[in-house]
Amino acid sequence: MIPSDSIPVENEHVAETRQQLLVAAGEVFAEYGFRDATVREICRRAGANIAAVNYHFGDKETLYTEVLSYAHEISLKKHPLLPGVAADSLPEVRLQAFVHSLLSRILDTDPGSWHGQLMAREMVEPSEALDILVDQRIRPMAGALSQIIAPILGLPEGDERVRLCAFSVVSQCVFYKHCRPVVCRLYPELQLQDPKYIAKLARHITQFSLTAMKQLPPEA
Amino acid sequence: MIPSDSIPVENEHVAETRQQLLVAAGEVFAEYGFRDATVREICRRAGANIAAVNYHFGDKETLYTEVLSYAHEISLKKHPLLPGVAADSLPEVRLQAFVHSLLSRILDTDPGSWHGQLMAREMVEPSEALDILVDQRIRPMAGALSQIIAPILGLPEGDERVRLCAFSVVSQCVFYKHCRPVVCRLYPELQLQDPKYIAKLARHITQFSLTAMKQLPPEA
Amino acid sequence: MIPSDSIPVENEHVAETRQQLLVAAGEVFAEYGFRDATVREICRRAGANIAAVNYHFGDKETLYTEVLSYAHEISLKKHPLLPGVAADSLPEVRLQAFVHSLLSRILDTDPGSWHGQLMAREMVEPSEALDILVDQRIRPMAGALSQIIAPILGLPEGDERVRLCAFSVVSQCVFYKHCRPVVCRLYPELQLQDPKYIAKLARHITQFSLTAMKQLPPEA
Amino acid sequence: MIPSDSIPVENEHVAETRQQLLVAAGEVFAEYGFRDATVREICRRAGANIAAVNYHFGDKETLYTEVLSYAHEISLKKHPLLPGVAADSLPEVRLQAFVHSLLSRILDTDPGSWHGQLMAREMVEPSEALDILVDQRIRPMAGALSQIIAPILGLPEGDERVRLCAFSVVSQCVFYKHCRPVVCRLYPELQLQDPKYIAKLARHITQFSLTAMKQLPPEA
DNA sequence: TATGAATGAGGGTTCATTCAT
DNA sequence: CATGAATGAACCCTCATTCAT
Repeated sequence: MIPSDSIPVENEHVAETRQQLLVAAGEVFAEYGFRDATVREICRRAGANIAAVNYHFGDKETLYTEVLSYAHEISLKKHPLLPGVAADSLPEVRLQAFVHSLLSRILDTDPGSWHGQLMAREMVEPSEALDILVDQRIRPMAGALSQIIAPILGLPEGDERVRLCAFSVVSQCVFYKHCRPVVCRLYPELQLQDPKYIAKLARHITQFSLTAMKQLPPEA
Repeated sequence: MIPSDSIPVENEHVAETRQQLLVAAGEVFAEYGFRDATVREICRRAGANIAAVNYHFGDKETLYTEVLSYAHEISLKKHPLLPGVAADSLPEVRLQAFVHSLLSRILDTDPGSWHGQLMAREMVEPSEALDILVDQRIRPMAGALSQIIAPILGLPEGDERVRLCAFSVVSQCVFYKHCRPVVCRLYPELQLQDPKYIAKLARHITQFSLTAMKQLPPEA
Repeated sequence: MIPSDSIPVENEHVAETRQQLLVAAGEVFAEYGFRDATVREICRRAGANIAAVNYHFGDKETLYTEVLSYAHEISLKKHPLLPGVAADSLPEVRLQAFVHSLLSRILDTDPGSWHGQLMAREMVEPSEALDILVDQRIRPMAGALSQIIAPILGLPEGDERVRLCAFSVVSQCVFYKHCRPVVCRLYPELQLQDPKYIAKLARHITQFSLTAMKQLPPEA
Repeated sequence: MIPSDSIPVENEHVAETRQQLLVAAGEVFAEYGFRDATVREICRRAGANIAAVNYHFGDKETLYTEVLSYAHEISLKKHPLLPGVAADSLPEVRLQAFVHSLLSRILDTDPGSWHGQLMAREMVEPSEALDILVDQRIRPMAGALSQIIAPILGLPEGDERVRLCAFSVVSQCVFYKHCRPVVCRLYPELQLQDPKYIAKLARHITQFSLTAMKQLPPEA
């Protein structure tokens, strides 16, 4: 226990408890939603005292906001926007990468990957945290997709048809997350969390969309 | 107090209170979600006693189940599956009608139209009621869509590619409901509840999908 | 259980629980103060459930406000302002009655007489309820005292010297309430709750004040 | 780290922190009362650590006891018992000085003068500290007042009538502190913290009491 | 039949205090 | 000597549910 080391160790220890609370809160919020999630359960899973949330985050709502941001961060670290694709690749290649990455990110059900579920809950009951999230995280993604699609359509990025087609692409991906309960009940044999099936979906969505966009008539 | 008279009169009265509770519960569940919705508020809006829910439905959960079924019923009455379209019309025409009807149904924000919001909540936190709903209401819809799409692709209804394309079509519609909070924040100028804009979306989705499907290569 | 009777009986029953809560709350608030008093203890003493306060009064603060008003009411019923004194009596007689009544009211320590203690607490930490109390209950008392004092001084009721003398009279009474802890420690032999001693104090205060006021020089 | 040096330095530092805690605690206890005052807020205002109170005083209650004693000390330093009055002055002059000093001490609202407010709180909820305070500080004051009043009445200091008159004098002073909330609501135009108005009150109380005492009949 | 007063479990939060560093 | 992260009891309040009427 050398004093010169003890300071970072202490910081680390503090950060550790915070981290455990964030992870536990991510799990519980994803599983039960903001209201149904209880501070007691979060602290229990984090191995912390009932007062730990209020001590480290002030209140339940602030904890939720930080969890949401944290979840986005680690999900983007795990599934980068355009993994292994050169910036000067063909639009078709980049679209395929974008779609596959989005699908992977959104359908990831590994422990610690509650980003998709948290976002799905935000869609139904947006919190104040969503405003920041859209501006800081989602708007850049939308921009990146527009940069891929615009050259395919031969239109400027800001054109309305670019936006409509971008939505058409994204919608086919998020569908498997947001409507999973219906999809699984209609076709129980589908393995939505299987990487191979995710790759298959990515190919279909990319091909479907590319075909549509390459033949799109000049008038929307 | 002759029993033979009192029963129908009472039944009518009971039916009326039940109906008011269903409507009020639809509003409140759509607005706040199952957990945040309070029995007190539902009874207050229905002009009924605090114990009315337990009296008429047993408990809050049973009331919710019945509300969900009731909401589907009135939403299909208001927006039929294929409105004003002959059974022997061209697939393209029927697809356009299907898409427009689905969009209208899902984006309807009129008072009394909580079906879309309730379904969105079910996607994030499925209740037991969803099993029945999928079997009785959604599976027939999926069948109807397959019947439209199969001839376009020149494939049998049960083919996997028919299912993938059906999902591609439906996903583009429900996207504007399930991701509305993000869409509205990205592009605040959009008027998602405007019937004219809904028609425009329907045209884009139909055209986008038809183009894709007509050129789809034989191998998925 | 005749129906025509049952309604008032029910009202009576409701009123009874409310009444018991008011009484219990009076005790506990007087004993511990607003903050230290717990809703649990109040409900326990009232023989009611922990949720009874919220059901009948909304919250702890509203209960407190009603307790304060209720305490004033019953204390004035028990110790009227000028008991057994004709309206046309001599000012000296009326002053003696006023002083004795005020002392009795303020020093009453019988069970159910928490008015004095509650008011003492309000003096140190005024709540919103005090504004109403001063306007509705205390201002009339101040007026009544001015009507007694003004003719003694030979001055109009609104004169500043009337107000100063009224305060001099009242202050000598409330002193034995507000400084009781010091008085009792200085002279443990005093029996401040003994009606005989209260009568002795009333005589001293009246005589002291009358002597002073009858000789008061024209300039304050 | 030579012990012989470090101790005085540390003691000084300790004394400083203690002092800051006492001052901060005086403020907070006066403002919020013992229970509502939080250790956190006291430490915050003192610029000290959250654990400082427990470290320097053991617990919150001990801190309070020391604050009370400290407050009395500085208040007597600021407003001496009989300021600028010769020991052989006339009783009338000494009474005037005593009354004015008591009023000033009790109505002082300068920052750092929480003695009056703390004492007012003690009257409503006496702590163990009051016993000591009465014996060590208040009893001497009461004796001093008796020494002034006894010769006016021509009675021995221990006579009951001396005590009653002493209470009559003191009561008129503390009234403006203990009933300030009522006085201010009844007559919002009064400036109770104005030194000129305090002087006016002192004159009235002195004159009122002297007149009464000089004419007091032999029998109480 | 229908009521509404009453219930009690459980929610988030606050707080003085402790203890390893 | 002094710290501040962590504790756990206790607070007020909300809620779906019950039961005597």
